[in-house]
Amino acid sequence: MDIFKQTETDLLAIIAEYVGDDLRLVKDKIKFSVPPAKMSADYSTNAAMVLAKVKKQAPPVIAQAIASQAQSIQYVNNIDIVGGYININYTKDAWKKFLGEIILAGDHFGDGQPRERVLLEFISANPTGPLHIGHTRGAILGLALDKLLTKAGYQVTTEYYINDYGVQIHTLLRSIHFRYRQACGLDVNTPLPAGCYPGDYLLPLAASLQKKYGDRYINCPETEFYKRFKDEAVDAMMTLIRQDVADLGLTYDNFVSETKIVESGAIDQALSFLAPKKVTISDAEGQTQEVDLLYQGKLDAPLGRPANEQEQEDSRHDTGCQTLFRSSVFGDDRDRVVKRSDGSTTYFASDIAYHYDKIQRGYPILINLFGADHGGYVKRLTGVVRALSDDQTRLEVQLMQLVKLEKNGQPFKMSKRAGNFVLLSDVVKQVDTDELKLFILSKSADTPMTFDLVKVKQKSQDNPVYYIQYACTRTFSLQRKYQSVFGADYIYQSTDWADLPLEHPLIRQLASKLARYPSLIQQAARHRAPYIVVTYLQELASLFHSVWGTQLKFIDTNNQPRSQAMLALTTSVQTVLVSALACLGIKPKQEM
RNA sequence: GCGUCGGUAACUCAGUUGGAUAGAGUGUCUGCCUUCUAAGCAGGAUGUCGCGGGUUCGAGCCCCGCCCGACGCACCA
Repeated sequence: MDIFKQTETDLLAIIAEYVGDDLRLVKDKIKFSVPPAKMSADYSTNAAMVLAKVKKQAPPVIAQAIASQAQSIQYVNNIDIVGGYININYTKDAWKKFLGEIILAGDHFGDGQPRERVLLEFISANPTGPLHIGHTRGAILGLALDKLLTKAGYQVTTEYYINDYGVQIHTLLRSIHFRYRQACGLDVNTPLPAGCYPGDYLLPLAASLQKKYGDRYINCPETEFYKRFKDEAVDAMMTLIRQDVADLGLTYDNFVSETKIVESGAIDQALSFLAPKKVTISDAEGQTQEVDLLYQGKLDAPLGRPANEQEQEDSRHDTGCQTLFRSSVFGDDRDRVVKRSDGSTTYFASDIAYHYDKIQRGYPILINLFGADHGGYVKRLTGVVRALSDDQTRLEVQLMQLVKLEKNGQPFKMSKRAGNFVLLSDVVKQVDTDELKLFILSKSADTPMTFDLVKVKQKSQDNPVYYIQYACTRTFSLQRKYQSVFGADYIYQSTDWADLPLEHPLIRQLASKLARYPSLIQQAARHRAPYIVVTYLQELASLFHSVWGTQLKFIDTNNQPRSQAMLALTTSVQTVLVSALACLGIKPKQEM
């Protein structure tokens, strides 16, 4: 049961009877909320203010009329009218019944009704090496979104798109070949060739190739080496990546290979689906015309900067028979190439095929988590998903601001050449992953973050993790204490609530905060925003710590009924703390 | 030049439903450990919500213009 939801339903029924048909004019503006603590009311609505216009009466008059009806609702104790607000107080029995239901529901308290299937794609880093620190935010946010949306009722599938097709894989194989030759004793003092990937992570793979094949492939031509070892190389890199995400407590439902998409002919299928489609555009004079969504043409020079030499060169050779997607009708700066004039397909074409595949797998909602540096890609991709699904599938791209790195307050730039590359696994080794998660999740994805490589290892006060986990450990320690005082484990019984001091404002606020949880989960899920859960956790922890600091003792050796009531409250707080932490992919601590 | 995201206390950020006196943490000042773990609690101080207009009974939130910052702007991935 959701006590607030129940109130909304009951009050809306009373209001509907009172206003009649005019209600639909203003129904969206009627809001319900928990009033500020100083108002000492449990729940409140602005309905009277909103209805003032349609009823042509002063808000207090309307409020009075609604209140007199609502007074008879069984769980309502009293109603105050303050300004235009209608403020409701519940009976103590209603609160006790509700708090008991939290404990009975346990892990399922706050679960949403079943909702749509969602395909959540995140990280999808090139399989050319282990994840680095720049991927941390995406990994942690993706994990939390999975948990949060699942809690809210969505059926979530997580997916990693393996970009195993393109020049970066050639570079990878070239790098491996070089390392393999070194493993065979060649080029040992030769510096790494330009463009090759540095880092030690290729050495084990090179060594194992040497062990398996000796020096058989030392002079193997690049293309042949590529064909022979590409799959093995990508598998090895994906093993590293899987390990990295596993260290954060994350496993994916699916891994989808770009190569497989391309080789299956899916690009041509998707393009032939788009080929007959027309869109309406209007020219400068406001004349509209129907044009093809895909067309043959030639893309103009880059916008906003002069073309470089390579681009001028490419442009001269271009015969003007590129295949273009008219992404400009979807708000993109310009149309985008899907097939070059030599017939080869672009990365965007692979992505079209990949998203066509997602649509055909029957997901009405696709969520992609991108770094802010991919912001320019959003419009063409959302546009093509609309076209591919005839507007039936919604692609949401959640952009994350990049994490700025610092070392002791000084900006820190990662550079492949300088070798100061910070791997995700290095960070995970040095900090508690739950601390890292809560730190990352405590801010909106839209907020740029600074990550200090030195300070993160120190126990920092601005990390909310200690505050929240401390509240959690206190709930567990109370249960242990109860056991040591009364000689038996605390086991909840519905009669335990009898002596709960609900007249105390802090206890009332705590109950109210717990009651807010189900709608909070929906709100956070709707906004795809785990940080909303973190904010809530801090508020809940704060209230619990406040109660701890009052004269109200949780455990009173001389008063077992009172202790049972306080332990019941503690258990309901613990239920919600544990549940909310689980929505973030974080485990509760039982002891600090 | 265009696009996306930001600008709220000294600092880091909430304020995602337009609603009650704009909040929290950090830092700072004052109290609280013989008592359920003080990684905590209680109290004080701290604001031109970037600037200017508009809509509204009511704007930090919505609309328009401007300023500042981050990121991105061929067919790379």
